[in-house]
Amino acid sequence: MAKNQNECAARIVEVVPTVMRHLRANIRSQKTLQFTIPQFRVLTYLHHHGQATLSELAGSQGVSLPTMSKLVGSLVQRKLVAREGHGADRRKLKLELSTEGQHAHDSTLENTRDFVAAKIADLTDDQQDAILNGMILLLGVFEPARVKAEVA
Amino acid sequence: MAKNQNECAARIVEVVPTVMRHLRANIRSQKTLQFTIPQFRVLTYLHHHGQATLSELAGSQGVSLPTMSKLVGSLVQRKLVAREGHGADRRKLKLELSTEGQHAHDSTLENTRDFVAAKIADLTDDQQDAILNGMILLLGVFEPARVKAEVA
DNA sequence: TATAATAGTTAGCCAGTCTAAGTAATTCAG
DNA sequence: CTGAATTACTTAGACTGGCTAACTATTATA
Repeated sequence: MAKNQNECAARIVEVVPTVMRHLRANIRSQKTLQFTIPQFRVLTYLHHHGQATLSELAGSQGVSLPTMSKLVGSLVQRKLVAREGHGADRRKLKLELSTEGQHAHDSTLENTRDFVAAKIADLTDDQQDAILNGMILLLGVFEPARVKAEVA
Repeated sequence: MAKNQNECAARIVEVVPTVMRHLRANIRSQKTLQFTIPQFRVLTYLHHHGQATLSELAGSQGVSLPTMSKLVGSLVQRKLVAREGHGADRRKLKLELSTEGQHAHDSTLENTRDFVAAKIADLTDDQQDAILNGMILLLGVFEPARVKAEVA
């Protein structure tokens, strides 16, 4: 076993939840439109994929269908997501960002990215590269399909 | 601004929640004793600090007093944490891990660390070092006090 | 000593998560 | 072509975690 494997694993278990709390607090405290992390992740998925069915969303986020159904329901109520049925397969939903949803996503992403960027502003270029590198490696470890999809 | 600052920030926003979901799924699915992430973090804090007051715990986890009160309440009910009053300052609680709590913490930590270690097992030593390095940098960015405390 | 501040709890709200059970649409086996 | 299985989604009900507001009890202070 690699000498740092356990230490690395322990740090991941320690640090990821810590950073997560800071991100959540930031996203929840934004002035204009407020989201939870799961809500924001749904917007992000739709932003990248254009449209999706409910099952697709639930699968992508690793949650159950009922959970995603409720989550999407709240976004539809807020007019951020359009929910249409009656496509070729009438069991399936077609979910898309509304115009407001796109704006909401963009501004929240920008704010959160700025928040994180400000946090890391004092690091050197090398240190930022190191974090970036670590993040990409981690993504590859936990969701290899997403990294491959980008390279393709 | 450093050239990778925004990209780095964007990746953090993307990857941290992703990894988080995997960790949560693992911790919640453990056979012997099941915890949520917040519960496990409380056990971890008590493991490292021996004892704590409620305010101390709430502060350390960045949650409100009522939230921590409920959380600790559930752990006390499960006999994993001992809650005693009536110290010098009778307003304060003394919270400690019970023997069962210590065992539960240790085995959960080990399982989760193993889960992550297995995930990163296929990476090279250098790649693991890179992730480790990134994690420590991130911790320093979001919670500098904890990194300093370790060095001291 | 009366008032402030501090430590925790309780109540009541909401989001996110699950499982179980239900409906509606589609597919497929006979 | 029809009845059974599968698929897509919703509803119901429970639990945790998060908040604020309002409360009690204790300690500190003016």
